[in-house]
Amino acid sequence: MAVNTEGETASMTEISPVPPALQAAWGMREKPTKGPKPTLSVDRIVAAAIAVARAEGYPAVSMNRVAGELKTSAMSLYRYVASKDELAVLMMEAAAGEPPAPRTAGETWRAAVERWAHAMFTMFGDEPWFLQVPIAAPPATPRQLAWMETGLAALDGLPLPESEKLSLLLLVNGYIRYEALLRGQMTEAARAHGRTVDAVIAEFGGLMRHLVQADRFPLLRRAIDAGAMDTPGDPAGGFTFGLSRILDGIEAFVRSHPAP
Amino acid sequence: MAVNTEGETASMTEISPVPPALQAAWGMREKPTKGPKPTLSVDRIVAAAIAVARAEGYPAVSMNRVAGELKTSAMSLYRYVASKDELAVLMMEAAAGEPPAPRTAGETWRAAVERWAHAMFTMFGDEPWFLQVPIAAPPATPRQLAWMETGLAALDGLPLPESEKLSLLLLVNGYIRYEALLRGQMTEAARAHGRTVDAVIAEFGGLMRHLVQADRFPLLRRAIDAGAMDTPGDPAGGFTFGLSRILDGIEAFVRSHPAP
DNA sequence: GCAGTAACGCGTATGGCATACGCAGTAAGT
DNA sequence: ACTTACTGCGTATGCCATACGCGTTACTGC
Repeated sequence: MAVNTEGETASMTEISPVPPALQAAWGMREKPTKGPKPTLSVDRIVAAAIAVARAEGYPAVSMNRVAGELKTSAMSLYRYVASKDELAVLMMEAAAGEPPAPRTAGETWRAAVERWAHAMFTMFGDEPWFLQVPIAAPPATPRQLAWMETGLAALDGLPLPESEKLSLLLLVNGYIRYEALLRGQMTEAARAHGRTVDAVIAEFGGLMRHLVQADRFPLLRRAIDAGAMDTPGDPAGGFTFGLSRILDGIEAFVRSHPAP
Repeated sequence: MAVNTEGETASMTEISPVPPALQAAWGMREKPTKGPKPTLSVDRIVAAAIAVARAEGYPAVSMNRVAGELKTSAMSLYRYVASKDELAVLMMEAAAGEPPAPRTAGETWRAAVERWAHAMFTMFGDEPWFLQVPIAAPPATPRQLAWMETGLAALDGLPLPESEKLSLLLLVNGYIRYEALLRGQMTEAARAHGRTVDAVIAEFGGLMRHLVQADRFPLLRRAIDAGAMDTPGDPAGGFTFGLSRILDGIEAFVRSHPAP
């Protein structure tokens, strides 16, 4: 749960343009020495909030709810956390796992990116509330950057400009998030209605079969009749398929570049 | 603003498993004949809500706000719209433009998909509030399906299973949404702080330069120093780059398939 | 050891939100 | 003319994030 590794605060506590929530995530908050002993701690609050999110989804996380979980009042939390948005950032930072091991010597870039992507996809699967958090800005937290760094390591040595590597990584990242989002919506719907995920998927398939009339959407109808909506329980099958296409695309791009 | 083309209601008003919001979007609501004349209409409400969203973003759209815009009370709206979620679906359905023209005879599938993708990206750029709407389920509205149908048309004739074409389209779709989302966040931040988009991008670049220390994130640092954060005003440049990678990937996949 | 002060817990209050409920009035069908 | 279905909409409920202020506590400089 402890996110910061200490030590980077020293050179950074200048007059910085770092937004408050990010300051908290980077451990840039000076701890007070005076005053009464705090009975709570940021970590305990964040842990409680994560527990609620895991059990009931992010919408269930309210200051009142989290406070209740800690047997205190909502306003007490504000002594530790500046706002709910800040809490959300800290939650994500704490719940995001470490990135996977960086690329090893004998590993191809493609295998490394694949590993990286699957690790991220699994993380989103483990913490489905992640993608329910409304984000207003690209959060530059330590863990986020660590994931990006590991991703860059997977592409290290390729004869590409560094900025393009970052673009490629963002491309993969976007795909992962979107795919995980769709999957999370299904999971959420299943929980909300007390059905299984398979049942929800089947239901959606039925809905599509019902709405997609051949005269108005002939090609869609054909795809559905060909079984596009019957994915019997393959959990990550669609994900791997799409990922392979993207990696193919990157491979083609790399090949088209002259080695320096 | 009028979404439905009439005529499909007949065979569909059976005991259907169609969710309420979708029923509204598909025009499956029977209009009452008795009672006083309505002073409002769904279309007027949706139009007012869209106007608010366009001017101040989706979070500004509240039942009270929309009602105020129409000089009536919040509860009046519920005579026309079952819930705010339903209103959101109707807003998106009304504001989503028609999909681009389907693939013409001489056009390659790649050019057609590119056209389709750019049209969708432009649409998200024109209606940035779209991506601020929290969606809980994949909405199967007429316009959504129409876009998908046009997308399938772009891939028509390729020697692939129909279900795989749909997967590929979803892949492109996800990329477009994610890229538009990032762009929309920047635009939103710019409006919120009264700065220009370029200023916000520059600010974010400065933040990254500040946070990304070479000892902890050497590769990221290298990418930043190589200019990854200085994209001086190229609005859709990054989008086109990523899209080309995905299309490369699809092309490789198509080539690897035996023609039947 | 004592004053000053900063941080503590937290009650209360504000303003916003979606929406359930019910009532009084209106218009069409009988 | 009378029933019935629908209208607009006031009022109320129960959430939400959070601003403010008060009494209390414990560290710091004298």
